[in-house]
Amino acid sequence: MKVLCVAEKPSIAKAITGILSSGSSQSRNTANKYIKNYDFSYRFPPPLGGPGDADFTVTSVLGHLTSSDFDDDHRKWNACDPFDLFDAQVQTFVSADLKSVERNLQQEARNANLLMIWTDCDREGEHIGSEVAAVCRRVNRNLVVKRARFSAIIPAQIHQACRTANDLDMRQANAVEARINLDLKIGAAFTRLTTMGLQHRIPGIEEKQVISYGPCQFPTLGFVVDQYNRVQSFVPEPFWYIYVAIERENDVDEGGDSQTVEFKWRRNHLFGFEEALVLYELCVTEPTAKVLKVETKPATKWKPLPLTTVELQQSGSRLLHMAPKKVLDIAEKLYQKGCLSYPRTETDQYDKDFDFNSLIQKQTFDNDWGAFAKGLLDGEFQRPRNGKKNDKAHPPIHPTAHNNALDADERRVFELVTRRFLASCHRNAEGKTTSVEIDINGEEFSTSGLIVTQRNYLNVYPYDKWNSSALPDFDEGEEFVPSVCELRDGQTSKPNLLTEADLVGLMDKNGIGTDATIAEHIAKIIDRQYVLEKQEQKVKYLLPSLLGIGLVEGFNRVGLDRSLSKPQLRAETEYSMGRICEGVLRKEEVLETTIEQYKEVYMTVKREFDTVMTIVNDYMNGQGEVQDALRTAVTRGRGRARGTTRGVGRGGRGGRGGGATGRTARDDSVDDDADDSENGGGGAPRGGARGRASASRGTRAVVSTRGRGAARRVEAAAPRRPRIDDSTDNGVDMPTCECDVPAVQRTVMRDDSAHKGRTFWTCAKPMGDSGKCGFFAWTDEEVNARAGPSRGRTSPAPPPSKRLRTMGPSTRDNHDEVLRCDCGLEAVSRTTTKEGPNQGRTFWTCPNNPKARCKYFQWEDELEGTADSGPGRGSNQNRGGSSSGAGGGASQGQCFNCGQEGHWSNVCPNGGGASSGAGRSSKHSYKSRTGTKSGSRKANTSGGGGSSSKDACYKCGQPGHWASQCPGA
DNA sequence: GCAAGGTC
Repeated sequence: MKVLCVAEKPSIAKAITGILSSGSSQSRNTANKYIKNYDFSYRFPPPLGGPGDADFTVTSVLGHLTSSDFDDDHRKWNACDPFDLFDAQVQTFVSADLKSVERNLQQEARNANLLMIWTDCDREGEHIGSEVAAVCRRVNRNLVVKRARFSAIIPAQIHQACRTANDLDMRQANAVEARINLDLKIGAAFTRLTTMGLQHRIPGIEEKQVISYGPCQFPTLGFVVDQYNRVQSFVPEPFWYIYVAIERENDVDEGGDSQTVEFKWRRNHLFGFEEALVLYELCVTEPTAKVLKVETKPATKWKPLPLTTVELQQSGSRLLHMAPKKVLDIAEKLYQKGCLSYPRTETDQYDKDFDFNSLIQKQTFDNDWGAFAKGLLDGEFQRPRNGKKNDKAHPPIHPTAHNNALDADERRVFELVTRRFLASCHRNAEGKTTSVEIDINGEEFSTSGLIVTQRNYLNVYPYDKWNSSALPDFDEGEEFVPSVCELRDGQTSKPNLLTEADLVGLMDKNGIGTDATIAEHIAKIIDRQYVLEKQEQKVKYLLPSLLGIGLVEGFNRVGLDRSLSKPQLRAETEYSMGRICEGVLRKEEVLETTIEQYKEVYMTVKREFDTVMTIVNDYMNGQGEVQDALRTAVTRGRGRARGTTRGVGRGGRGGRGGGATGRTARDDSVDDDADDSENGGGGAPRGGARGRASASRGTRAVVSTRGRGAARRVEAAAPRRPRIDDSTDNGVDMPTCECDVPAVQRTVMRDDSAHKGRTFWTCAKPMGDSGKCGFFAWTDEEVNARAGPSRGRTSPAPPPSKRLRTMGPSTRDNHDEVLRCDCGLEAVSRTTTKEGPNQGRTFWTCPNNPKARCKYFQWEDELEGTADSGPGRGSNQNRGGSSSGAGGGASQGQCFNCGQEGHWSNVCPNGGGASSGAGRSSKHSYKSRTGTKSGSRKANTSGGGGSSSKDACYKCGQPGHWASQCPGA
């Protein structure tokens, strides 16, 4: 019996040979310099094999064997209208450089009885297997084809895969065929349209510069632009909070050193200065703190989850400072050397009968983690946690061998994977937290300390930090006077631009690209000059170029904001591929439906191309605030906090509605001298600091309470240095607030205020006006414009923009262990006070004031633990529609027609309606496609005014025929 | 001169 085994790549052919032949095989060269054929005998039992040894030949291909391209009538750029590409024939052929591979396969297959496919066990591998089978069957019609399924190049698995080989999954292969066809048609049609439409017409676009469109690269660009807009539109919000601290002797330290214990205000912070001041006054009026509660509870830091490809790329990028692509390339090499399991996996749970012991055993020889591995074998082992994903093809990434002959980078990646594997096989770290709650005249504060009792997995996993910070003793009922009680101010801080690791996570979450190609798409949009890399210290941020932002904005402007630069369309394609794999849809159905959707999008772009071009040109060559901000960001960093936002959203030259809108909310009667407001700079002084670090600048009012009876000392009463306006009103010096508007006088009305009846100056804008500044000064105290450090005037604050739902991390950040809300801000914890089942329960929410607050919400007790596996992943329950049902990696969960969750556009119950552009595809429901083409379409009478009927030809606009048969073409 | 997905 002669068996021909074909692997996806030469290295796997060699590795499989090594295992099956036990090291004794003969190799033959082939016409392809990379490929060798290996011959050996193998004891191959029934049912697949026979009684004696079989003659095995193992060879390989080099990835996909065939290529696809248009026929001669459509291949050249000028051969046809790009629209015709949608209906063009796509030819599949073996390219010239792979002819030698094809010949070798056919030569070996001629005399074989059985062809065994050993390609990687994923969808693409299944397709490559089908290519190999087709080529071999052409020369040997009787050839039996079997598929060996394996996840790691280790003897047990390889022998098992060989003996239990089954059939190729042609559904998976068909799904890939559909993907290849769609990517080619859509990519080529839009790339030709935009390139030929913009070249030679826009200064700044080079002669041969390709303006490509790809269903993966454009949504990737969209993420970068979205985040840039979010950063630009961020408006810092000033807030105030009461800071309480006490110097106390640390009992743990026998030397009697004292430590400063800082208490956090239960209210966290307030956005209204007056309210904060009133509460602060209460505290300093009666500064004795009473200890309400001292509670010690067990605390757990969760060990890491089993490792997926995306996690590997992200943690490699964050912990090893390597580009995601490099991390994956190295993991691939390690896989080929037999050191790691297959590095492309979505699975973060191990099979029940996974053999941990022998794998851990292999690591016991290592100098750094060998002892830890030994400990696991000696009884410390605990099964890894289960994540929520399982691609059913591969286990999580884990070490399969130990190898001392690795270069430096290989060793670092191997170490990360191995330490993570060993850590996941140990126990969670355990500790005790002690929380102390105090009350100062009705205001509550708290602090907490931690003692780590068992480091457990942390002993092998230095990437996680969890250190003790013990508290001195406090007793319930005890009273003391805080050493410091201050009213401090801060402001919400700007989110960051995306890092490569962030972008990898977003793409993964939205089903853009595969584990293996995500990093390449990022490189592609940089190569196309849509995105620039901006290095800041150790971190590399991604910044859209004027071209990139212009393209996205151009497409958005013509009504395609829900399609071309957004992930929905791709997610639907991915979803459809999954349906093919499940056998629910046929390849032809998916092709037809998807092509129809993209044809509509194409026609919209073409019809509105002048608009797209104008916008791209405006961005690239205009002289507005938006352009300045981007150019500044390129040269200097991440732009300024000033309100250029709205201009970005509207895209235009300054003065065309862009930059001017930031101040439209201002009082018309106010003299506008804001354009010179460079003195002091908007939100400048926060730098990169986040959260509380940035919140603790500038003490406004300080009351020293050291010791009982200490005199109250108010150093500065006003939250901001008011500016005395030269123009006086009725002879009274009238301060000007932060908005450069004469302040108004108000009176404290609250009954519980120590200041009831006292008057103060404040911003003239009504309460609740989002542009209202935080200016405050008592009228009976001197307003001293020179006292204290000048903060200058800030530029008029534009109204806080609508806080877009962030696609970024909204869970506990692996790095600094903070929760971030949908605005990208550090979330704050609050406790439910409302009576009911949740009373007393703590939750995390957006720190912004109620008007600007996003919808982020997370119960504290539903967090998975303090060591979740990274942003955007894990346990957060607050995101709808991203977990179940979508399948196939498409996790966006929103219909691109109506934007609602829970269904896809092909079954959208909301029809096309008035939604523009791409939002009309829902009528091409799969279910309705049982009849003829025309029978499956319905007339649309409710669509956009003036546009052609849905029954009309795309090309000439006439009803009665389809574009593919258009007589006017 | 287009895409995305394999691999070299």
